[in-house]
Amino acid sequence: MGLAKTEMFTDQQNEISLYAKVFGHPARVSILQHLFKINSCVCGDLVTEIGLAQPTISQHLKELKQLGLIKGNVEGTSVCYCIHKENWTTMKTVMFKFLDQDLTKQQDCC
Amino acid sequence: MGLAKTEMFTDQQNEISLYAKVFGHPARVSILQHLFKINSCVCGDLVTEIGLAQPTISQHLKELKQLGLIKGNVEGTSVCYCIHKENWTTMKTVMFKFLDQDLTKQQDCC
DNA sequence: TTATTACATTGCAATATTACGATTAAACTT
DNA sequence: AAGTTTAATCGTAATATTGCAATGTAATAA
Repeated sequence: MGLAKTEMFTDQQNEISLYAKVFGHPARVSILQHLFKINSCVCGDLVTEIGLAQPTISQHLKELKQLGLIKGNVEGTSVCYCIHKENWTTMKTVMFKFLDQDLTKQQDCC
Repeated sequence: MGLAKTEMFTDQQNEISLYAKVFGHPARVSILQHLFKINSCVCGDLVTEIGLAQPTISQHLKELKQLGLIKGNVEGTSVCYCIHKENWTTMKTVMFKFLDQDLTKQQDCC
C-alpha cells in the first residue's frame, strides 16, 4: 500500500518519523549541510552546488520549509534560504531524546 | 524517478540519509522504542504490540537488522530481537554530528 | 514595454515503499 | 510421523517519492 497508518502510533513516534523522513534523502542532507557551512543565507547557488535540476532542488527546499527546518526570504528575483534556528533546536530535542536512550540498561541477550 | 543518485553525494551524506530513512517510518520507531523499553529481547510479541500484520513487522525488522541497529537470535521456533548496542552507538555518533552543528554562528538574515 | 533572471509549479515517467494474504521453512510437540 | 507454532519469504496491489522538462510567475533590467 505504501501508506503509514499514523493513527496507530503515538504523536511522538509520528513526529520522529516525519523529521527522519526529511533527512532520509542525501540531497536534503546536502542542502542543510551547505546552509550550515556558509553560516548565512544561500541565494540561489544550491542548484550548481548540488548538481540536481532546479525543479528538483526547489522541491527538496519546499519539504524542508514545510517541516520548518529552513526559512526562505524573497530578495528581488532570488530567494535566500537559511536554517530556522528555533525549529532546528526543537527538532534536535525530539531526535536526541529518541536516539540517546539509555543503552547501559540493555541486556545483551542475543 | 524515485532513485537517489548516491554517487553525487558524499559517503557521509549517504550514511546519514540511510540511517534517517530507517527511522522515517513510525512502525520502525515504535519497534525500536519497544526494544529499549523492555531492556531485553523481544520474542515475538511485536506483532500484537504494534498492530500490523506479521509479514509487515517481519519486513520492518529486516530493514532494521540490515542496517545493523538490531540483532536477532533464533530461540526454538521464535526469534529474539534486541538493540545492537555497538552499532547503535556508531549510528548515534554519525547522527549527532549532523544534528548538533553549531547554530550560534548562523546569521539570522531571513 | 519587452526581455531577462530566478525560482515555483505542473505533469508525468520511473522507481521505491508499505501492507498483507498466501505460502514456505524450521523447530518443537504429541 | 503428523500436527503445531513462529517467523521469513513471495507475490501483488496501493501509494509515495524522486527527477526533470515544460511552463508559469514575479521582480528586475534594458
